Amino acid sequence: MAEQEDVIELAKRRGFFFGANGAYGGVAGFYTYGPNGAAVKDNLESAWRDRFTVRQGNMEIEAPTIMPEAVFEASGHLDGFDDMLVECPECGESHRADHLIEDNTGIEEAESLPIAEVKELIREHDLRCPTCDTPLADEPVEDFNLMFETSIGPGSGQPGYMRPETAQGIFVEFPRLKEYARNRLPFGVTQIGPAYRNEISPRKGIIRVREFTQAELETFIDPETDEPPLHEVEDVEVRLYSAEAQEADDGGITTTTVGEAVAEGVIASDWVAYYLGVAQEWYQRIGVDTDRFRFRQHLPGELAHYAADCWDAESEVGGDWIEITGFAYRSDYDLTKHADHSGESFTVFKQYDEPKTVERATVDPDMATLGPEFGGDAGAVAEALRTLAERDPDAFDADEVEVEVDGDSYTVDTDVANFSVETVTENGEHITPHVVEPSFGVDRIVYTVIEHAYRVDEVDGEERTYLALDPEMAATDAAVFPLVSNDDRLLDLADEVTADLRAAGLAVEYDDSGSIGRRYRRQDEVGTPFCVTVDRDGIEGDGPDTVTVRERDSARQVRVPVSAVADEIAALLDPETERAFDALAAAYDEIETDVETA
RNA sequence: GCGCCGUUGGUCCAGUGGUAGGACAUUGGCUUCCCAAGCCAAUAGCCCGGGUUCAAUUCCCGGACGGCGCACCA
Repeated sequence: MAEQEDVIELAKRRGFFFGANGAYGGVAGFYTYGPNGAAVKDNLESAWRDRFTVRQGNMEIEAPTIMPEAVFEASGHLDGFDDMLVECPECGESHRADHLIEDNTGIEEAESLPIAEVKELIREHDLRCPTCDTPLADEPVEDFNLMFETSIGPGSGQPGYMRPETAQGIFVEFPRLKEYARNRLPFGVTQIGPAYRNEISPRKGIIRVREFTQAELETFIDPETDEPPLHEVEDVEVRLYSAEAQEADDGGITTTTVGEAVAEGVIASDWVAYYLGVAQEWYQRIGVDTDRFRFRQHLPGELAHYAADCWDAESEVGGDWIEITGFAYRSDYDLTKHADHSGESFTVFKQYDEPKTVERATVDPDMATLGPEFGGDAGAVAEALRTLAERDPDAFDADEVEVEVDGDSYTVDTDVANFSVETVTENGEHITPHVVEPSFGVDRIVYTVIEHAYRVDEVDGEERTYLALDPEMAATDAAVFPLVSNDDRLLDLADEVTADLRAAGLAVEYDDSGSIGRRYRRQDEVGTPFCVTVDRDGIEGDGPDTVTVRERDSARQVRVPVSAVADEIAALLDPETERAFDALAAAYDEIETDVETA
């Protein structure tokens, strides 16, 4: 089991990631990815994009990271991300002031109260520290919002916030995005980018930070008719830690298939189940250790009020389980919120299979009459007539109808209202799509992939540390070495091979410093899957020049012609071909070495 | 944000009231035909601010950063 400290030390030393701004003492919660880490993260994002955007036929967008206040009023982040904390002067414990009030006064939703009122309530009810019973009446109530606030434009400008999740950037653009999807459900929109949370206490290296990268997919569906292609993943094995198992506290993780979990009702939403299956395969592809991975269902108390079912993908790192992805069925919550706050339409027009013929009561009030009669109230009266016609068409049977506007009663001649019942053809209706959201924490996945790849073994009796990264994730595809550095023929050919491999699009490291063993270890430690070594045996025979290709984990070597080496390595790296090193060994000559790995 | 502990070359550590030493790593050279070998040389450090002192990397105070516990994690 890898010690987290060892992984973090390696990450710092070999340029995966490290605390940012070190020259100025650093700032908690901000990390810089070094050359190797940035490459791994980039590879991970590419693999994500391949699976969740391209192969799903989804659309990727890139929205701004700063958004105006109104967006977060609508999303609920302005209130929901806002904590009021009060600290006990005696024992130093911090408590949520709103929770204290709710627990002790019967007042609900204390969260939305202004600070001054909260302070007053604490005094009034003589609320005390739940830990040590010290009165809190004179203690300051601190307002803490998890969002970074900024100001847009010169002077005081208008308030803006760094987005605390990428999702809102997709939701707010829905009215336009649905056009790009040609108004047809279901469709999915993805986004990869940074999000910001001003965490009270960032911890655990890159696991909990203030600026992080999310990869999110928002799937917009018609809840009535759209079904996921569950058959694609029904046989995928998943390890589930259900709410029931958590409450029973037996630590029981059940290994089952997606299909069974749906059939047994363990996973309530087919859509969520589908993405669990897709994600499971993707996590395996990028090298997450499936024995240190599970899907954990949210407990009833954890669920957001709009979510029917929610699961987290969790990985085990440093002995703890951390959330690396959330899968949520968000219903129409987000789009409805933005529709209400913006006044824009966040619906899709859904055509019926058959047009429906319906009778509809309408009025077309004669404003030329209503205007002079009711003055400024005329518009409201007309609106009230329209509402009445929908609700109670029979009211227009009489000669006069009566409507109420703001408590005042108005009487209108039925003739003036122009009441009629029309037969209209309805071709469909406007519906607000539901949203299914898998939301990936990229940095935590990068960390998981590195820690799960961390290995210590022995080569030739010497301890070796290496990263068994999946080739698709590794920062460098291959390294090229001349076996010894005092022979120009080897140096020249190594240069040539390096150029060939780079021309084939591979990320190649060239190294001629120190002994060959040292160079192998350098590459092992950053997870380079293959090393190509140019030696004299390869250029002194009669046949074409050859080089050796060494596999990282086993240290096995195969002699391959120079002319074929770029293609062969590209094939080894391609997740599609699944060409294994064994196949390479079978096609060429494997070299007998004395090197023992253990 | 609270409490405890810590912070010395790139990394990991030792040490000191008179400005520091090792190991590994890195760079250059020699050597070397396959797994951190050897030889020579080089580069490189006391977290920041204030105080005490003739003198502070060392002692004191504050801060920043890190680890652990608590709280927080919509």
